[in-house]
Amino acid sequence: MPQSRPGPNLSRIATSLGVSVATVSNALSGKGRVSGQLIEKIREHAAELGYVPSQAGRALRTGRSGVLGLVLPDIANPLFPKIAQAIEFAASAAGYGVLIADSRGDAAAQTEAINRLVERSVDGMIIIPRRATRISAAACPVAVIDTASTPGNTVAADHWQGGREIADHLTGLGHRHILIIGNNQESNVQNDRAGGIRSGMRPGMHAETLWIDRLEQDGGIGCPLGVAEKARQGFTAFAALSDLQALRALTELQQAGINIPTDVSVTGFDDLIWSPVVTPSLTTVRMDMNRIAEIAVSALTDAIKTSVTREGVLVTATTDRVAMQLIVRQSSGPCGPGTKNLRDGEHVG
Amino acid sequence: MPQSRPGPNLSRIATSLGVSVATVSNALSGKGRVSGQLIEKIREHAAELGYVPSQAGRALRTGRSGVLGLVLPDIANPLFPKIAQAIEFAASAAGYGVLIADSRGDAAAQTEAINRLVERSVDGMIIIPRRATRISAAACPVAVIDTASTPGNTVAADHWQGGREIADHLTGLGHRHILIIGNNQESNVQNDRAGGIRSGMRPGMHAETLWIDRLEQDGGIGCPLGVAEKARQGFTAFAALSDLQALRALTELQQAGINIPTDVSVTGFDDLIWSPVVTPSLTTVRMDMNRIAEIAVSALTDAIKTSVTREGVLVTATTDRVAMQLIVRQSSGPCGPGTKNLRDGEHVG
DNA sequence: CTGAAAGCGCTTACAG
DNA sequence: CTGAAAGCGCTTACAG
Repeated sequence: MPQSRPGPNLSRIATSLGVSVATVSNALSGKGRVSGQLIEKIREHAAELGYVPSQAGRALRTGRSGVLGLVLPDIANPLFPKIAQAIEFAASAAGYGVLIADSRGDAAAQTEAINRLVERSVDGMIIIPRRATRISAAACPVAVIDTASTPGNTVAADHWQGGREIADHLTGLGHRHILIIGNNQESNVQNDRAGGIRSGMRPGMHAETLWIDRLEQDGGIGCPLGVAEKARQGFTAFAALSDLQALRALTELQQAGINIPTDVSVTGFDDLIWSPVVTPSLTTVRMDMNRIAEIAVSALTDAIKTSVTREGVLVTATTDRVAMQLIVRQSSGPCGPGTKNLRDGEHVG
Repeated sequence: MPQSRPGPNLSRIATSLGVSVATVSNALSGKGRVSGQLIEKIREHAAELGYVPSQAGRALRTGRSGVLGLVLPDIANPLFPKIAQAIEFAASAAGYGVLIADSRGDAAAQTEAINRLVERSVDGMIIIPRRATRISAAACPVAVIDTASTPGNTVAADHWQGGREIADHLTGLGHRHILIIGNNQESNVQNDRAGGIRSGMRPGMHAETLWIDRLEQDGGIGCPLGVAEKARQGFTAFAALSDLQALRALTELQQAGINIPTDVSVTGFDDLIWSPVVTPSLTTVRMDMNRIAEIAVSALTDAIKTSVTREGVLVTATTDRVAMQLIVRQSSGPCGPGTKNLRDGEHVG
């Protein structure tokens, strides 16, 4: 015998009220034509009984689970909390639940994570891909959050423009020698950000990029970045492509006795949780995650409503770019003498 | 007419093979008594067709959704990525999906988040409560992850013992004046950690606790902690109750020109993502999130299997305490002269 | 070893 | 305006 649920169901409400289940269903959903009085009575009774509709029954009947999948390359990503929170909020507001799947890095695991979600018959998926992974259309609509440069992308912060904000800010402060610090040379996001910074530079300025992933191949994970040495070479601004790298640079400079922002400036990206509370607090660029999540979710729900067939649709008609916002804090200031003359006369550029 | 799914179902496999759906079901699940040959044939054909079982159908029939809910007080918590990752992994291994719900702080929102999960008929819930929120038994088994001091707790890291590890480490290095830094005086976790630190102190030692939440009531969010001043008063060790506070103290000390670990030591808790890569890298205490998640999930799945009625069961028989592990990095070292004599002769204690 | 049948809870054409 | 009925896909006692 099938397992019945603990709570009341439509049938119980119906018999207890002497009406049919169809009428109860119609009254609760407000779809069918039921008299106002009866609607009132049924809803009241349902509330009294603490009726909770069965998603399973509804899902089986309608072919929709009311659940969205969220696939992340690596939940341990420090930006993840904000992403998950924003998406859960947007999905929840749209009446959807959010099922998470961590693809733990490699592409095979990502495919497996997607399959797990398909098995749980999610109505749609939001994927934040690792690097330039191509998403093969799954058995449901898919929204991709990465960068405008990623093929098949749905919505993203305008990382390029974010980079320009940083460049404008630093050039405005008089900096001419900028060290860009990234940690993943394959990342579309980081490349867009770096490109934005470079595009905002004026003639006579000089920028160099330090890729930590390459550095660590030789020096090992967590090896020094050598930013103090770079400061002595004449770099006065350190523009990290994420707050995590900014923090790394900032503490390394401080440990070397270099003052921020008096001697050099440091900036980051993402406004991660610690950024406002470190000393000096970090100048950074924030993306409006709530807006991004909202766009991704509504793109998905639109596609779900439209696609009767529930085929794999990559929701990619318009790649929305959401503006990033510069947040100036204490870690960036006017370009002073730098630390070049602390040691020697050589100059970059 | 009910909406049919895109993919093949049991019935299609059955007719295409000229057998009954019951036999197909039995063959795939391995439950019924089906001949070896037929099992082989059916499974092969199912794989060929790319058959994916419908969770909705199964859920409706069995009364189980195969989904666990994860309720967090605040997804923005920096520890959340590790928690979510560990739970997703453990749940996934046990054949369950994970539905997230952010309760965004207040108690009402937490109740609402729990209700959302109940509506989606999760089979069980893992709740990480905010402060000492009491969890009222929901419509399904519940596992609570907080501290052993929390009533109804299921599993937790042994925060008290973690505090002792820190105390032993610091006293072993010769520190006698310890400033404990927390950010939430109501938190069971932080109080256990602080209690552990104090319990590990030897006679003649002195500890004081700085609660940032109280400090910020007057000074505003992100106000200075005044740790440099504390260092001048004679404190040589700063034991933060979370790596976030440790980072805050560390950068503030560095900015004031105090060297770590030469002048003073700094320690944290949780081994958050930045801890290994800041300079100096942070001595901290790590909890085995994978083990905690595993215990929580298996407690839940056991309860689910047992409780035929799916009533609200608080899974609390045994409060497991998972040991925390000290990770010594560069931010802690032998107690030197401190910075007391940098300025004046007054002494704490 | 295999199959016919019931039923989980819901929604939606359709008949009255 | 209201109800009877079908059927989404599955599993599980039961009969053969």
